[in-house]
Amino acid sequence: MSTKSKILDAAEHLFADKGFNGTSLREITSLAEVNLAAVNYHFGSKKELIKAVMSRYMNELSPKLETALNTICQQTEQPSLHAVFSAFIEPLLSLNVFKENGTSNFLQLLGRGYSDSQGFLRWFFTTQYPKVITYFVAAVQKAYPELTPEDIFWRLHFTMGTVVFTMSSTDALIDIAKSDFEKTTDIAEIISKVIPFVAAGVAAPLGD
Amino acid sequence: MSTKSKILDAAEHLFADKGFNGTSLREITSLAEVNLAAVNYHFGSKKELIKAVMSRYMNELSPKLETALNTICQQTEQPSLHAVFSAFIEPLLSLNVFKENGTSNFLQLLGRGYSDSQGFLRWFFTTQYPKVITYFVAAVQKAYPELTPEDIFWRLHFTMGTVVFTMSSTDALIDIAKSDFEKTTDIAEIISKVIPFVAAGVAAPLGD
DNA sequence: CGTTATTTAAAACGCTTGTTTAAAATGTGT
DNA sequence: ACACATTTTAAACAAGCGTTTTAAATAACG
Repeated sequence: MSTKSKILDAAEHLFADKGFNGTSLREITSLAEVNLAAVNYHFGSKKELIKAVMSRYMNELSPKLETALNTICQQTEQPSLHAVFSAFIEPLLSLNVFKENGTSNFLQLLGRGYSDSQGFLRWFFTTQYPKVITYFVAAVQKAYPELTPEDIFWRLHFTMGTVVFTMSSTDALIDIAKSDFEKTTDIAEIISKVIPFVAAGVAAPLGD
Repeated sequence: MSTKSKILDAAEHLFADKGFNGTSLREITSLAEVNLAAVNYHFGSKKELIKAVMSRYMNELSPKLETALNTICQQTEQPSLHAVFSAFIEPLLSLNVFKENGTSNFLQLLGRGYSDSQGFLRWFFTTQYPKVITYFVAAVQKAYPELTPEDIFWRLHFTMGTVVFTMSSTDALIDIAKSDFEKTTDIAEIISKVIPFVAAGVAAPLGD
């Protein structure tokens, strides 16, 4: 396994766990069992390493999301919002094939990215992967045409918040659920609980 | 204005803006125009300062929330979920009277608290202010008795995520909405958009 | 006024951070 | 086997961090 991959794997794990600011290069290189200077040699800087970790997932994910969402937009009959959000399930869960714990790692990283680092990851996504957002908005628009673009904007941000926050604290939540309800939960089950929630939220009747 | 208050105000502002980990004591004391050592003299440590900043708000907020939620639980007729969530509005907005930008600052701090600092603030809230949570769960239970405690647990965490995430990026969102829809927004308006969303989410029909 | 307690001040502490340097090791192609 | 490019290594760098120390300034009180 290459040094580059070892660094990426270690960084991904630690970033998801303790955030970007909260993880030092020494922790990463120590876990990866490579020399400290290897990060700067292979990636240039810590910031570029963060981008690389996210890109590895996004490059895997974005084409799948784009086709799934595009399929919904192309079909003739009107989709349900539940169907729109469900379009995310398969691509997200496929990250577990791509990499062990891929789904939860990626979603946790996503959560970190939005609260750490002063919105630089927001810039990263909207500029590097704009299609996913465009298609997503189009799919929601088609499922619920009465929603104005402004309503969609807000409700998709609420959705983002729900998912990202939930996923960034997945481990803690699973632990609590286990001790409080004596019931083990996994990421797929959480997703199956989140989707009805956000679908109903986005589908909420419009006020005045 | 006392040194202690100057520190609290500066810390609050910077913490909300850049997170707890992302803000240094030197930034705080520099903005507050006090000596660096004053933080450790008056508060003991940075961690205690964080607690003090949060406590200032929670001590103002929690009694109001408790009475508002308790009122709902006491009344005879069944409340709507919308009413339950609306119980938060007045207490939250009253923070703006208590302090300039109090509402948005507090909610942003809340968002930071959950992603920064490895869950120590989660401990802080659940142990220091457990009544708010208890009453909240009871009110939701009363509004939607079919929900199992486990469902409530998950949906309230989703709700938390929606609110906390949205509020921690309020400023950015307001800017985007302004440039995209040529429409100025304030915190009260965002709250009025969030509540139907989360109310509908919590009210979502139960799956199988 | 003088004495004691409280608060502020500047400086340094030890430690960690991301990054750079320069030499050693390894790999590659002829 | 030689020469060159790539990669790894250990060491040091400057800068920033939270905290502590010691002395000066201010406040409080008999």
